[in-house]
Amino acid sequence: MLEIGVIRENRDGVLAGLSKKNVSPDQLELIDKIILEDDKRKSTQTSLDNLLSKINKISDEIGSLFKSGKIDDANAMKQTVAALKEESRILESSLKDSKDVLEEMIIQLPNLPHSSVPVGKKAEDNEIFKAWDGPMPALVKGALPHWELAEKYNLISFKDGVTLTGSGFPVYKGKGARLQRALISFFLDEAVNAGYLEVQPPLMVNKESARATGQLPDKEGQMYHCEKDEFYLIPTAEVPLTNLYRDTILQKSDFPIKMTGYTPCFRREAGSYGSDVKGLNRLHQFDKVELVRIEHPDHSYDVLMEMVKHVEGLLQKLELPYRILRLCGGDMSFNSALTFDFETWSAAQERWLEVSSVSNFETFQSNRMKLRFRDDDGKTRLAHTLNGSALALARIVATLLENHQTSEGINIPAALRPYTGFDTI
RNA sequence: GGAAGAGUGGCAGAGCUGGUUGAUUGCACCGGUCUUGAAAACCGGCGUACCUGAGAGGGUACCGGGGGUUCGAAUCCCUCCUCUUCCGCCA
Repeated sequence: MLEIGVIRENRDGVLAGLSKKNVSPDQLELIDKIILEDDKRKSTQTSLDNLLSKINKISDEIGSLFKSGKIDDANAMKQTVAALKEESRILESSLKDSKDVLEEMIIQLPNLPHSSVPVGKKAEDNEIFKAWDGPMPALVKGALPHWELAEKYNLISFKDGVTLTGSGFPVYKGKGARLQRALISFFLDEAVNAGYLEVQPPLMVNKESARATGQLPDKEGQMYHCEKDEFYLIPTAEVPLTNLYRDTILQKSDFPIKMTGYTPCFRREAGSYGSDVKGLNRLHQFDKVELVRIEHPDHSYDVLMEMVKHVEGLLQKLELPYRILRLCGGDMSFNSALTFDFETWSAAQERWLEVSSVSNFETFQSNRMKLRFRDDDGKTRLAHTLNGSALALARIVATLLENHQTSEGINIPAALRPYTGFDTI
């Protein structure tokens, strides 16, 4: 959520930023409406405070009158307060209305893009931040896409998943299951070695958590919802990990905060279809190791690059061809100020698959969740939050199987062998 | 799931027969005096958010969340959440 102070003080800058994110003209018009409503909110607050102050004073006087036995005088003053009280009720409800209207408007605005974000509307407009300059995998004749490899080597059963639950819930078996476990352990170990605290959070969160990281109300339809208990299945570990610091005031010495967590992720993926959802490309449940950072605003962009390096290291160790994109304004998520996407080349599918997204949210999430730190001057300021996948399993498994297939079988990258316990599938 | 008790400032812990209580006190923390330095002792400071003001400052709200009673509530009532103990059930 954008800060109201920023909107007020830097109206033109906010408009320019939103334009870069290609928001609709309706949303641009919101800016002036927001400023107007906030003016109203302020003046209502002032009137209400003055009135309440008056009521408080009279109430004190009534107290003293009762004590000194002047019951009649006290009762007379009660009449005065009753009238003021009625007035304050009106102001109170007007103030609440203003706040609700403001919140509803502001929450519709996406985060402002960082100055380095390229102008553009679609995925084609993304900037190739780092292209792949190594050799592309030379696939054997008759190379198969991962869903056929999964069947051929009996690694994954999509059919069994349909029996148990539905499409998008694969069942991993034998070496397929072991590969999952190996990747999770490998990613977690890499993160822990890089100084991240391993966290195992709940897989369901309450409404407040989902709202704080920005999933609600924006992605309501994308989350599985347990209505009876008002819980949401997490779409990413970002939600519980970041919410660990909801409504917190940190000391500067608490930085850096580095957390990692493995969780299954649940996404309804309403509206997806076609080749996008084939095999492991898009699932309702998949495993992911996530990195979350909470940082001082002065350092968050250095941290972002550090995270990019970390993810890059993982892909190198898995011996996968990859490229890094800097997302353009139109392709970025609602919450992000700057996002780097990682894609690996799926030779058998002849397409790039997104396997990681690393973002700086600046104060967009921390403003919602009141995540602050005490700065040198003693004042509280909003911290910056960042996160990135390191990595998402399903698509990594897909490219791993496809790119490392040979006529004899599928080779396991050396870095992973201690975890799998086997060299080939 | 049933019964009882409890949720107060960073922590501990008063207040809870309604009225200078944003809240006693202790610890922690910050500044100062003292000291070669530290400790101890003493003095002072020490919540968050919003409104207002150039600033100094002034005001409002907040004692788990929400609502109610009252001129006035941390204190009374309702409701939800959480914790503790006992009973029941169970991986």
